[in-house]
Amino acid sequence: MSRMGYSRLMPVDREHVLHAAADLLARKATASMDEIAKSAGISRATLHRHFAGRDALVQALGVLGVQLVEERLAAARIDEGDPVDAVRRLVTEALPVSGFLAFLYGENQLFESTAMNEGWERIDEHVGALFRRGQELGLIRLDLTPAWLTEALYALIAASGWSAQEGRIASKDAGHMVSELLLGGMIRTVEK
Amino acid sequence: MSRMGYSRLMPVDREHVLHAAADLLARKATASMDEIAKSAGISRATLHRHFAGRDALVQALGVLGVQLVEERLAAARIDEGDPVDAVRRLVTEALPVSGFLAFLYGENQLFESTAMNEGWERIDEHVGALFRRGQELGLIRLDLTPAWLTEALYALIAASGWSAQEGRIASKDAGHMVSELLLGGMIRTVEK
DNA sequence: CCCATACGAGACATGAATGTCTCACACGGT
DNA sequence: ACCGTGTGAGACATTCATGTCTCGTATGGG
Repeated sequence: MSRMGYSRLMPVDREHVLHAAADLLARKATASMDEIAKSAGISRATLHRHFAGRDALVQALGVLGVQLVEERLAAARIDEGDPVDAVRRLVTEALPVSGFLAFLYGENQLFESTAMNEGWERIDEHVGALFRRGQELGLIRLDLTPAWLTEALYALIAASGWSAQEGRIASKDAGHMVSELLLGGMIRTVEK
Repeated sequence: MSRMGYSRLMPVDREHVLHAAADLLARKATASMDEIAKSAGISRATLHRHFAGRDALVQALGVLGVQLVEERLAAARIDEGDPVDAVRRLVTEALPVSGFLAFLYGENQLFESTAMNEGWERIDEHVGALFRRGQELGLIRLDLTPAWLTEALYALIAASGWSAQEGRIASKDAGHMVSELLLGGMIRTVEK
């Protein structure tokens, strides 16, 4: 069967390339195909063999990004249990895909693709519902809207990814930095 | 004196154009010169009359951005008084230039210009010192590093700018959303 | 050991953005 | 009313990323 040899090696490469591309494009949207290829450790020709063109690459990036984030979202089970713990789980789950999240967050105004926006809005809605639930339970401040908390979550995760990449914070501390700041703020309190 | 007529009108236009360019490029780094010109309400020819090319435009954007942010930083007098109040003042002052801040923050890895990085590091150091001072006074948590708090501040201000631009939060609430989340976090507390 | 498959390197054409130019016009001051 | 200055519109040439191609090579399975 000629199909087998083809389906065995392609997926791993594809995902690795897209991961590298997301990390690069999140912080340098003007990167050329050549730079993207180099960042993934492959040649430009091979990059074109896997993705018809830049548009196709960005499209695949968006699709995989939405898929990965939704997987992490599901794994974090944010609808269950204490919302505060749920936020911690969500941050922990989302950190490994911070590159994709930063890309989706920063470049989503670039998408007129309805399929992409649907996925992103589904994620938005899911995360926003967590904060709304926390507010209804009296655990989260009411003066900060769910929409804003959602945006802040994305922004902080993206920021932590960049900071870790540049060595400004330790990678192992990233989760703590994001969730603690988001949850408790920076003011020192007595009960902590 | 032929110089007078030239120095009277140029500065206002320049700043207005750069402001529009910052707002646009912060969320769409791939914008063409034509799009930038249109967003500033001028023609591409005029844009080229003021800035030799795209590089020169970006350079001027960086210089003005650093200058504006340093002005706001000075106006906020963050070295004086209660660090917590200083953070509030800083956020209030910085919000009007959130477009520039988002541009500088998001695209600073794009700069190899030493002059630019010097200015940006000066800002970084100044803001970081505020958080360090707050920690020494026992007002700010010690498990969140000044470098991270600085990054988080930029990220949240940028996020608030985009959110306001897209109508996800009200512009008048932006300052409150940023400073309250940054300072106190999202968890509802008894003393608030 | 051989063959298939994917890859890297590089040449090449294409197209879009860029940068430069000219010309006509609107406006503001004299 | 006139003239100077700055502008918009548009016609170019040029540069550069992009997309497609070929060829030589390495690797891995049969």
